Amino acid sequence: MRILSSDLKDHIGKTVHIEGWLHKKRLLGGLTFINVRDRRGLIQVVIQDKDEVEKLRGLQIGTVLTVDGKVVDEPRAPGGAELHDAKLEVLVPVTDEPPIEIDKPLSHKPDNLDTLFEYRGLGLRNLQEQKVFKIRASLLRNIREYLTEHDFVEIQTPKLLAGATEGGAEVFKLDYFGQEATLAQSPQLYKQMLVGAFERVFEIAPAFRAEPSATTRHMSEVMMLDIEMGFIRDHGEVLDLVGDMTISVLKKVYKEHAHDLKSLNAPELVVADKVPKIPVAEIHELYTKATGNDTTAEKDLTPDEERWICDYAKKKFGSELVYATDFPIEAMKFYHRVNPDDPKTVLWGDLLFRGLEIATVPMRENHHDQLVKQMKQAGMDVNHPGYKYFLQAMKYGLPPHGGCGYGVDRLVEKTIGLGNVKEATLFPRDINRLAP
RNA sequence: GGGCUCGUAGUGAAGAGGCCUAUCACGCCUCCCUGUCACGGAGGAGAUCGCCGGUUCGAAUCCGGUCGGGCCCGCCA
Repeated sequence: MRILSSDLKDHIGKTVHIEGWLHKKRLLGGLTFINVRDRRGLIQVVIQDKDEVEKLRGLQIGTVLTVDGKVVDEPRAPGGAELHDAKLEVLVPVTDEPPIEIDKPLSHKPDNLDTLFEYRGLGLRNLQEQKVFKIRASLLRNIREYLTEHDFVEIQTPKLLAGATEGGAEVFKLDYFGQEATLAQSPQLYKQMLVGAFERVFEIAPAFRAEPSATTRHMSEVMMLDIEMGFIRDHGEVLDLVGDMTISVLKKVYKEHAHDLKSLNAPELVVADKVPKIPVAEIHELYTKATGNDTTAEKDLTPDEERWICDYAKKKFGSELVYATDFPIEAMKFYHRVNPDDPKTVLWGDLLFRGLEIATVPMRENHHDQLVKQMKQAGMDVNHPGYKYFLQAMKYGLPPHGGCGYGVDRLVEKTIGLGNVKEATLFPRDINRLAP
């Protein structure tokens, strides 16, 4: 039976069987140390028998092997135990020298990101690199748990669509049996339809954007967390749900992965009980006053303002999370809800974390006739198959609702303190990269 | 789409007109080494300096083009 690296200490004195990859060799003459990597970590094996050492001659790191040996309590060994009297069996010999050093993390310097992704499959064999994606998995698991506890149903909606969904981002077009189809840039209209059935839904799925953006925060395929909840009285309820969820998930992940986050040089987490909310107009004023760059005429926040307001919120409110709220009506999308108390603004907040927008959290217009009016004002065809079924759901009763589009990759990036959203993605897609 | 930058062994870097027959580290190969864990020591292989053209007595180095990256802005969320 195979024993995993993490369980080695439970078998001291016994002969066990391990399986994994050759991760590191250190030949000291009559004594050889090798590290074998499995899914949990590393096991040190000590080999004295010359015939056993010879089995590894000419074989490179990455060779798949099994080792039978006696577990010895050894304070000098990493992890406090190691294997002696080893008998090796090579399952998959690797003779070609790997193009990168598995035991050494690849550079994450911007200039070297191309190499990082060129050898992604191999680079992920590095234990340090793996931590990024274990933390990502943990963030997602905690998000799912939080939303499930709050009575949300996880849904999956189609990514092949008959038309544009939001009318915002550029869409990828493709041939669908002779008909033109698009790749979903968001599950927006579907999740709203499903509020009519489940009240509370969420989806974690890719979204595709054909924008020619070449920045550290954009990709053409992104992982979106979409949440939508019905029967909310005011915008603050959605803002708080998404904000509270983020605080709770970050706290748990920072606790669970304290050691890994530290080794990745992640910043200390600074969050308050609630995410502070600041209206966009006020941010423009504060920023203009502080920097002298006049942004008061901007409809959205500039990237520099996003960074600035996050610093401000951290100092003033002790929170690395902050909401920019009350976006001006010039920036609104057709399905947004205009603020009834201030028709110049939209019930829409953006969640910012460590200088970057990670989620957009608006209320939706849920009255059929008003929505049709907004669509016609935007010059949209209400009979288009991409909108017809959405309007159908709206016509037969959707409660007041709101939700968010939340960038999972950006959350992972900022949680760890990486410099580029692509570093938080296993196989990123951008304007230059379609493989691996 | 606009601007700015960078391409040197497998990987990461140095060299910025002649000192380059291109330097260093890691990796790789051979040998030595019984407690390594960034093992150590001795030796070795590996680069027509992204590509094309130009300037010059002379180009990795300067100029133009081209291809491939990166960063910022815009677009976008």
